[in-house]
Amino acid sequence: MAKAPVLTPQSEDFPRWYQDILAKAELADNGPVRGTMVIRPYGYSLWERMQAEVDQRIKAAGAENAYFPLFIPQSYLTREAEHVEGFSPELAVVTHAGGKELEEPVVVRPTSETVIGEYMSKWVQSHRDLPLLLNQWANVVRWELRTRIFLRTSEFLWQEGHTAHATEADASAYALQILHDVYRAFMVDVLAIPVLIGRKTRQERFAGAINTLACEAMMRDGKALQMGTSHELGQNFAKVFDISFQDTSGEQQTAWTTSWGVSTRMMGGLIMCHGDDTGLRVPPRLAATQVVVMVIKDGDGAGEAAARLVSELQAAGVRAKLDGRTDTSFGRRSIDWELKGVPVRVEVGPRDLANGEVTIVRRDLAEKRQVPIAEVGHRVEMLLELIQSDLLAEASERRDTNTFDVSTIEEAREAAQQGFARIPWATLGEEGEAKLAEDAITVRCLQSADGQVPASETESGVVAVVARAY
RNA sequence: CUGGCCGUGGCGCAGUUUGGUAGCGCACCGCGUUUGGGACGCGGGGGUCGUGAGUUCAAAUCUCACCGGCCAGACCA
Repeated sequence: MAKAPVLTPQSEDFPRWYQDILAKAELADNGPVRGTMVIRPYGYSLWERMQAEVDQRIKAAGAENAYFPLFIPQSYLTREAEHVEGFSPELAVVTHAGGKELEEPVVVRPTSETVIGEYMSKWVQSHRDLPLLLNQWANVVRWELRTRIFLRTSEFLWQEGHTAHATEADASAYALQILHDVYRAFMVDVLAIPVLIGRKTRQERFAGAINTLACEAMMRDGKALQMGTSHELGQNFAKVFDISFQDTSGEQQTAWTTSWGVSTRMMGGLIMCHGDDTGLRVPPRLAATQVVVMVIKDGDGAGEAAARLVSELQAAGVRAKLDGRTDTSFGRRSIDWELKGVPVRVEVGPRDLANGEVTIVRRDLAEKRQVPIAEVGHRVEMLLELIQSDLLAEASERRDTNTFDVSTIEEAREAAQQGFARIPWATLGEEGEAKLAEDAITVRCLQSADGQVPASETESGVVAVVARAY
């Protein structure tokens, strides 16, 4: 009795699978305006967990949250030449408001370097005011041609950090610190997504930056997704917004700034890195609901036993939830929780209950096990840890087996059809990069021989990781 | 913007070739029986057929324009 699959299988049509899961796991819908999205409560609960975890790490890195306006005077954007050039094609500009045409149009922020630069300039007078470490959680708008929910939408949610430093070395070190201690740590430890870190080529650099660092992940279809970026802005913005200070010897100096961000795109990464043909698989540390305790059927004491388990788990600090919707069939509810990717299910029914047991199910492996009721708390906690590390291990292995060391551009092109190709940057170069671009293959990042972020692209042993990307 | 496919109840589709006034599955509502992997029976509700114009006695169906979606290309978190 083979039922129709719940989702279009990944192997059959990956983009379709992605669309299916967005709808069936109740993650998000398209918004009424082209390219916008509505994030549904379950999807938003995952985003809120991401925010909480990232926010905590940002604060640990010393930055403080603030909020800057959605509207930016158009003139601000035009001050930094590369910045305008990079962003002007995707700006949403307000020309009319209050029933009148505005004297100066305002743009809806595509990113906030400019407004924040203007205020940093006011706030920074002395070397004692540095470093100035700011962050904001906000929405931004970039009018995109081809959009996909979470991966590229005209409006998205993100966190953007903006800092000013007294020296280039300090700014550079901070941009790297954010990449390591905030982004990579969060992605690996919480999202269970193994990410490569590296620097971007000139071609891929942020508009107005002197250096862009990034975290890159491999999705289940072998394509790359940029999960986060951290930019060294040099003195480009500090000069045009006059962020300057008096140093210890009384000299006037120009500051060095950075900016860095992660967005709701990480939701797409989560889905495409861990999701399988039965739905999402949420790593336990991220999961808004880690355990669902299901009452199989009413009237046999299961309801009471399940409620008791939920409170015990909650008391132990587990994010547990009761599913007592016994007016819906058990099979239907199981499938719903699998779609949503809740890591562990505890099934409470008369058969097991008669033996003082319940059934525990791992979402990631679809593995069921009978466990004495008294051991549930302990077993669940162990399982959550195990699932977290297994998801990371599985994703790492998939990435590694789909990463190929190559020595020619032709081989790189070939390998990128399946996954990542690693090719010496000295071999590829900007000409090779342009050549690969004809086949929609891009340099995701440059790494030093040991997998770290190279100090410069000319450093010896630098490897370009190339792939098709979202 | 370029090329291909496609817009019909919430979702997925048939109906379009050969114009005749809209149907199926799932979902939804009610009642009952069910509940250890998408339950079943009976009874219901819901659609300006993407939008506009045109041809016609008559348009989901034919013509034109526009809008939107998906996939593949140029840009980006």
